[in-house]
Amino acid sequence: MVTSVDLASHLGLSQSTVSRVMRGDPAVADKTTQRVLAAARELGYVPNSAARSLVTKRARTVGVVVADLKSSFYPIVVDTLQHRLGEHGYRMALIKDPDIPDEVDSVEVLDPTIVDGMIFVSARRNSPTVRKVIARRTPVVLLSRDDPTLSLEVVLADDAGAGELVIDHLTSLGHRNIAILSVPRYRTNGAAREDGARAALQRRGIELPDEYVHRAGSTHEEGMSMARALLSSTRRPTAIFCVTDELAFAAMDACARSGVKVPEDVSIVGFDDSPQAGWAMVDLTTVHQPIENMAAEAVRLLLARVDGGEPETPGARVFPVSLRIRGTTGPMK
Amino acid sequence: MVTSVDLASHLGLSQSTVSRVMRGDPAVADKTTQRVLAAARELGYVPNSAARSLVTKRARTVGVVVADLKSSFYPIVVDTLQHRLGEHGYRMALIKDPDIPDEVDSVEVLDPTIVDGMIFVSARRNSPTVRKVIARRTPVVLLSRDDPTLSLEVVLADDAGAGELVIDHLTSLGHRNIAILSVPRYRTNGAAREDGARAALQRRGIELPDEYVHRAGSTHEEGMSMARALLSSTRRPTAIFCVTDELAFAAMDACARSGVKVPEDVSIVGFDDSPQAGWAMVDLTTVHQPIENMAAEAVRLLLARVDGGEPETPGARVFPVSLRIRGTTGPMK
DNA sequence: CTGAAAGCGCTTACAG
DNA sequence: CTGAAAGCGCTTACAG
Repeated sequence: MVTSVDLASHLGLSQSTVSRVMRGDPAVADKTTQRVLAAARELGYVPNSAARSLVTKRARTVGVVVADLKSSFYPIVVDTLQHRLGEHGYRMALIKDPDIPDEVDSVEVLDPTIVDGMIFVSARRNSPTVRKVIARRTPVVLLSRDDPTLSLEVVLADDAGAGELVIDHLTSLGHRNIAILSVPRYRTNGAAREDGARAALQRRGIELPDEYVHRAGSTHEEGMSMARALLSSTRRPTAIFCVTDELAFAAMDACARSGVKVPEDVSIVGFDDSPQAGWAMVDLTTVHQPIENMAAEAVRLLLARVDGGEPETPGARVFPVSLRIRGTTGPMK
Repeated sequence: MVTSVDLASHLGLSQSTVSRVMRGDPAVADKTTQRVLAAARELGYVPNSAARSLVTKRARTVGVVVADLKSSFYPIVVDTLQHRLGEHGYRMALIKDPDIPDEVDSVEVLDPTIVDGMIFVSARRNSPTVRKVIARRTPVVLLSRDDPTLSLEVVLADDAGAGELVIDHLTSLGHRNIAILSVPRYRTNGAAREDGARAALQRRGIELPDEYVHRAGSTHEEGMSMARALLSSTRRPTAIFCVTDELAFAAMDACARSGVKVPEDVSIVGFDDSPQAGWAMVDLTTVHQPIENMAAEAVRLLLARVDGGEPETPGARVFPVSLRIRGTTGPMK
């Protein structure tokens, strides 16, 4: 490994000068800068980032915490985050939600010397991990999840408003028996979508019986079994609002396997407008959220704190959503 | 930030002893260990990993390079890699393929002080980045991609064998006009699948006209436009082998949008057996590769080199594939 | 079983 | 515009 000392003695310069050049200090003479850069390239010198971090107390790395990369929502988020972070010269450490049981202990991962800040894309309400990170004074931004118990910058879609959009669409098609496939209440984004729909139903005087609300993890398997329960119930709903596309795909899968026609027998609405929703063989009516913009905003907020210090106003940045009407919703029969 | 010196003086011990405890040195007296651990927890002491890395020359981080997180293949790979690395106490830095134009310069990312080793899930033949990393003596393993010009450990599916499986299935259904939707030749896994199918056709004396082979990036849009070209050609194929599920989904989408029935008018086969392939509304016949096992093997090989030193035998570990016959293939009419 | 001390490779005042 | 020097917070021989 070539060090700045090696390079300096090779050039008959001081180590400080090499260091200045590598940081782009404009005080260094042009000629010197050129010589150092040329030699660095020739000898393959790259500043040791551990040494640099040790003194600057900056890791140039942001930790991104996700719950389940395999669902259709996260890849596009992670992709956008990594892009935006890269633009600002930050690396991305990808971390699985440590609140999920059976994950390896990730205390080390939260170490402020490894990460300058963290974006939680999966924070659950009252997450002990988020609390721990904040206690260490590591800047934190929540993306697509809220935690009203904490004073944080938060980037959200208008989850409650989405409920109104969906119910408006379904009721205008004549549906009254509308079920909701949701996620556990500690996932605040799902909870907000559910509550938004619930309020919209209430406003219209439409009843939402308990048996019409199912909650489980948003894996495909769990989604299918919730949907099957709904389809085989004595009072089968004519429409299902799924709070994630992942659940909607599972519901469609369950319908197809039990010979239930979509949208003739049952209408299905998702949330995310993930790429698969747009495939002609899926053609899912779903709520679009501007996820790239949301991810970019999360990065902006976080880096402002990492570089600047003080948080901007804590609280939620809410992004507008819109309904993409496709083939899985139709008039009630 | 609490340091080991703070903790030591707080306890009336030497800094070395604190350090030993934090590394789990068994030489330390049990009572001392307990005291230090208790105080660390109480004061929130975590060893500074930059300082640690500086002296150990280990980052406890592995770089994972992917091309496109948004395709159906990578999320499951990244998820598995992250899991396995976590089990061994390694963090994962996720990096977009730096050979892709318009990516930010990622020289820093390849810095051996940041990363103990790298897994390339997207290495193209003759990648300058891979060469650069190897030149820095950073351990490298390729996953799902080969580069015969380099002497490396490589984890592969039996891509060529898959071609035989697919062609055997399609010809046994009576197909003779079989087209291939593929990726650029520098993506060696796609090239191997294509060549495997080509060889299998040749063995059966079936012609593969040039107009039946299309290559482009594997985005949904490019896949759709390749498929449309095929569907509107004067001699429309009765079956299409797509070298990734991503392309197969695009082909199905294109068929649905142009009123071409699958499998009645055209049969479609993919490669990856991604989760979406199993959905009833997709139901794609595809080649299954044991991607979790492959990813685990890549981690094993890499960490053996990071910890141990010498590479095991360079060369390919080839994992067997199998055909999942579903609804997108049927008899030729 | 524990301590004193060197050193990892940088950044950053402080001088000149 | 450049250099000498302190110091970041650890690990790791070396002693005892």
